[in-house]
Amino acid sequence: MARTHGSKAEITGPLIRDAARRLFARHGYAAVSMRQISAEVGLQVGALYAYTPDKQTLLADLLRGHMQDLLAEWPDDPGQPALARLDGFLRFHIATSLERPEAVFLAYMELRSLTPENRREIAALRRRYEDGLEAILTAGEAEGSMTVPDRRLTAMALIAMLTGVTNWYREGGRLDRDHVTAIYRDLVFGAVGA
Amino acid sequence: MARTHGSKAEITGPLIRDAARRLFARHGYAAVSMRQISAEVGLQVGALYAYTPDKQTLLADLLRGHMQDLLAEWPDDPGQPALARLDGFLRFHIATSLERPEAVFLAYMELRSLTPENRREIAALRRRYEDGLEAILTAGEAEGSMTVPDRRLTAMALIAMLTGVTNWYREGGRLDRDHVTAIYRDLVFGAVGA
DNA sequence: GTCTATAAGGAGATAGAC
DNA sequence: GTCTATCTCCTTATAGAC
Repeated sequence: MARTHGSKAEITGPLIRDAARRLFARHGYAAVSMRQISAEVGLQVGALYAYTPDKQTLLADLLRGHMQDLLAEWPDDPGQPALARLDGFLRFHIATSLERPEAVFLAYMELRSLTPENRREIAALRRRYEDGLEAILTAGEAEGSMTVPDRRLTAMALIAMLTGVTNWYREGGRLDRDHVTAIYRDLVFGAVGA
Repeated sequence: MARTHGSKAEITGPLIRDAARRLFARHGYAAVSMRQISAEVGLQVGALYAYTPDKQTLLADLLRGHMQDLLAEWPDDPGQPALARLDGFLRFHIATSLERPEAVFLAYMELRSLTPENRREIAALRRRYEDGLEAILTAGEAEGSMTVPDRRLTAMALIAMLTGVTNWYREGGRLDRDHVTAIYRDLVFGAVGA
């Protein structure tokens, strides 16, 4: 018989992660107390420790999950022309940055709040993401469809530029997502000499 | 008679601000205690309060000072061609980002740790800086030397791209400052269709 | 200007009842 | 799985001696 309701743990766990993600992104990891997180979910603080062994693990799980999602969802196809792959990358990066702004912001800003061991792990995942873009730039230079002065620096620069959308984009503002994406496409394509 | 030595306050004050800037940038405002700052300078914690009324004011003073320095030092000349002004901007922005990486990083990341009143004040200074770049893009379009899809978005995108240099640049690394600046110039000029 | 001492409160995490 | 209560430690900020 199919279950129609999950256990409380299946509901409460995600609620705790959602609250932690939102609060960490808004105020910073160090500024948020376990009591604030529990209050947001409607629990007493002790109950949180049935879901995470400690606050540090909660942060590391959020960042790991986000980076793994990014790597799993990125629809890159090395068989395509490099410009099409670059277009796919920037559409994907902007879409995730607008759909999950807190997770994107956290993954780029709270590496410093991780223990050295956790930081190494998450930084390696982020490095894979950066390497993916660098591979596209390498392919573009090989085909002659792009002119890239320095592939590593350019990859970092493009990611910084696109991720910056989380700093100013507001839902319902002057530009909708499609416009924003089209403008960033012009900027990115111009930067790589396409 | 000219004084050859400043009072202790004239030395200790800047030392406290230096330590606070470094620690806030590395660990985040909320994660740094007044005790850590005082220990870094070789004082007991109580002595800090002779120099700042509280921790919040210390952060606001750092950000205000940095933004005022930026606005005062930026050597823009509206009489020059827009591309020369854009080149001046990016050289200035990269130079300050590499010379004072902690201040630049703080000013972009710790706005959220300010009280609403302080945040409004610092955000207004930052806005003036962004407006300065936007004015250059406007001039470039008017002269026909640039093609900019959306001036406001482009200004934000370029600043995010250039500021990102603080995330990966390491003194003594693969690229020196002049190389880094030259590469970013290619990217920026390409992005605005120059 | 700097110290020591302290006030008053919040932090992360745990124990044990239910 | 959640609660209440508690332990231990650290926090910002102040008071008053020197």
